[in-house]
Amino acid sequence: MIRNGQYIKDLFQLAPGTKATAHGWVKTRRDSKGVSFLQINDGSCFADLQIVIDAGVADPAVLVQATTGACVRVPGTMVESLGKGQSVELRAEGLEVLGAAPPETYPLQKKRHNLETLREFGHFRTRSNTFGAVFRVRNALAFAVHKFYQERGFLYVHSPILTTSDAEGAGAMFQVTTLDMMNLPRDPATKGIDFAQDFFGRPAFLTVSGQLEAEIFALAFTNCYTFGPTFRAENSNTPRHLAEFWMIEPEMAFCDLEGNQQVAEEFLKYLITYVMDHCKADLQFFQERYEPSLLPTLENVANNQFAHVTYTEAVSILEKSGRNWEFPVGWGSDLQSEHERYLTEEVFRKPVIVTDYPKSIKAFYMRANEDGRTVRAMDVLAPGIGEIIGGSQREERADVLVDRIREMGLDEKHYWWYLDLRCYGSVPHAGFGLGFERMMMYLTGMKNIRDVIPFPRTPGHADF
RNA sequence: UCCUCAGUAGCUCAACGGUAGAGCAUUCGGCUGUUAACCGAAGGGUUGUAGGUUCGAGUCCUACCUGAGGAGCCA
Repeated sequence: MIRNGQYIKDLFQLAPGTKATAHGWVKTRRDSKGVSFLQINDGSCFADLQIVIDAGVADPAVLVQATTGACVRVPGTMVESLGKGQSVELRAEGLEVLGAAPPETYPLQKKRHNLETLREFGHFRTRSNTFGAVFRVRNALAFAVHKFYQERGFLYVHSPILTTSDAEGAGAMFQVTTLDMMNLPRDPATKGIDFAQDFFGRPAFLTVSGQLEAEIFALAFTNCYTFGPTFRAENSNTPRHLAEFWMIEPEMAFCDLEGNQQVAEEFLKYLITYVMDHCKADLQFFQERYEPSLLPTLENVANNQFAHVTYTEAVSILEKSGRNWEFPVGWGSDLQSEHERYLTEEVFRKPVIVTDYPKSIKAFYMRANEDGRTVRAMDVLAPGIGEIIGGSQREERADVLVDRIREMGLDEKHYWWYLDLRCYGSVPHAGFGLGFERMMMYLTGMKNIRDVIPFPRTPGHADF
């Protein structure tokens, strides 16, 4: 295996004259009369390693197999480059093609492909410049998430993927069953499907949120967070939605909506700063190729206060804008995409935290305000992305929560343990959910969420 | 799910209703250090599918399939 010191990113650090063996996949080969140039990459860094192969060093029959996509091992010596474009290169002293990639059939070429085409080759797109950069940033971002919370004493909790709670209210769920779909057992009384015979003895689903379980942990470990996959069976066909995505959900006891906003802002800034510090070359590439204003935007967000506005104030701004909205603005109706865009992209030109929404458009568990008509909800809206964070202070008063559950027409029996938390050792607490891929989009400037997750799942698509 | 746009060579794209082309890739040849290398030549197509209009359809019409964008749902 390849160990530290042997990755291509390490070879770039070696002093000229040092012996080294490079391993990787060929990006391109250029031949001249007496010399060939091989450009290879092993995913360890954005830059490709240039390998110089003088005539006679490699068996010509082997050299012709070193085409785009082939896997090679090249022993040699690191030298200062005679050419422009790289400071050091590897002077080959041999060449092994471990796995050829016949160019007649290998789908990727040493030229630019569009993202839709690349998506069809999910098993090879990882070798492209773009997806190399995407997944290095994703790796760094995931690490930064843990680093942020671990540095602040938050407990990492694994919330369940399978759930029998069909009342989380965050969207359509995927049902999970071991019943024979061709021969479903029936309940003789109701004629319905007899889920008593299913694996869990009742209907089960993939989770749409770990929040309710995270609250259990916050009320024992003070501060905690989840970071795992989440599933929504919505028939959403947009560049911002996936059926399977990753979400980070911190939950804090002894915390109100103000504290919640502070954590959210500190968190986003920390993630941006971490990735800018650790993935410079990758971000540079995204700026050159995908989003010309990427780095200035990220720096601006990392170094400035987010805008804060209540829902009521936001509605007022929208009403005074003089715009002809496709969807009318009015207190009580939810903000539409066009409204969010106007606020983030035109009014504030940076992330905006909107708080205190009407209770009628928010979930039952959000804490009621004294005015009787709004709740302590917050959405963080980002330019170009829309809602990147959704969260709230939770209703910690048992009697108020029961009223809300009934008011929304829900069955309080389903929430027995959630209500118990309010009856025994309750405390004001708050939390939010950050869509990991939405954050990836913001950091990379990639415009389609299917291009920032390794294997996207969307309606009609679950390849690889 | 609704609305809009698109589908032509392996890839990126041209082609007024009138003989389907180019660049790159591929194959062959050339070139003493290249940077999406360069120069020359060759091969490569049932124009997404099925119907229809027309003397004639890549082009117009209908349906379907696939993809993208916008909307809703949300993270």
